[in-house]
Amino acid sequence: MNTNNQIYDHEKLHTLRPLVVLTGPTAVGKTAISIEFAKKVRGEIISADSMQVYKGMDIGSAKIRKEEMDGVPHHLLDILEPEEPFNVMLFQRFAKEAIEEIYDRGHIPILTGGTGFYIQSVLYDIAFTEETDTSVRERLEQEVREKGAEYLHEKLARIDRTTAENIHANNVKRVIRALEFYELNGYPLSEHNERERQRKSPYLFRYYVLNEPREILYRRIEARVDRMLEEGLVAEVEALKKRGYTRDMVSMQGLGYKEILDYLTGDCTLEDAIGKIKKETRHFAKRQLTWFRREKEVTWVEKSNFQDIGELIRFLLADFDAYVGSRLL
RNA sequence: AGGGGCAUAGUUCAAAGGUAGAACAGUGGUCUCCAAAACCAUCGAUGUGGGUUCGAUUCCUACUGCCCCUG
Repeated sequence: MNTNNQIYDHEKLHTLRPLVVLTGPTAVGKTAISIEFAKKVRGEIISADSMQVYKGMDIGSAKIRKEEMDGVPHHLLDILEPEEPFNVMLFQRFAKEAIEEIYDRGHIPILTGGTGFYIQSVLYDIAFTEETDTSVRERLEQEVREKGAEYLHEKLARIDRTTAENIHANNVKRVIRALEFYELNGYPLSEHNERERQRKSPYLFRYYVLNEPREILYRRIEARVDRMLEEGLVAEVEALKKRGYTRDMVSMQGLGYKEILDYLTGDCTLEDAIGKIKKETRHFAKRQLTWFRREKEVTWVEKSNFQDIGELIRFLLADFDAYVGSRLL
């Protein structure tokens, strides 16, 4: 039985603002669990994923297929062309819109996906300053090329000592962002960050992090990469390449895409590319876990503590009911 | 079986008669508009037994294992 046709009280939803976050490292099995869970709690899924927003990038981003959705509405999939840029601020804007619509429909939003930064931006409603001027960044990028990373870092230290101490000089991307922030907003980034860090979430949320033993996760990652190849990852990337998409686009920096692109350009063998995808996906999963460990207020869900998916879902439902569901009735 | 070669970190490779370096992997971490990105830190090794020597992982030797050639 699909419970999605039932709804909660709109008023209550807009006041209590329930929100479920279902995340975990790549390949841990978020998708299947999110569907089962969503069906049970009358949920709609918002994808918190920086690559699945792009059309034509299905295999490499492990995007859920229509037939797998089982009637559960999904948001933020296939909303952009690969040449369009995407970032946290845009994600936050789209996700917030989706959340309000979901409340209007009497349903519960479920944020599912592996991009911890994106989840944080919505969960704590981080304020991003409106910046449209890209010339500053371009100028700074030119400056690093000419004068080097140390120079920029020292420049940052002069205007924002705290941020400079926090960012290693080699991390050019961040140093530039901090300088850009100062120039565009007139006050140091550290001040802004300090303020935003105090934020309390506007949501009544439960933040579940799915996990499993590292060895198992790594094996699943490698098996999944092999499956992507079988499903036609190379052809998918080839099609994108034919349409003129290149490495400097945000979309083409996705795992699996940049490596296959290198292969198609003749920069490496297919075997090398595959090995690299596996390796970098493992690294990625590790970074994701580091992020979630640091995130407060999360509930870790170890898959190996459960007999099967069914038992895991029952645990999630009981937990959700105790903290959220009971208050919606 | 005979001859030769090689045994150094999980892997690939350095170095050296005075207590071994690196890359990659592994592990930990940073992150407030490129985050599937960018960046930082760190664990870890001389196959085994003798001998020479003040001192060996390095030289000699036996063993073990691997590789090549011959049969």
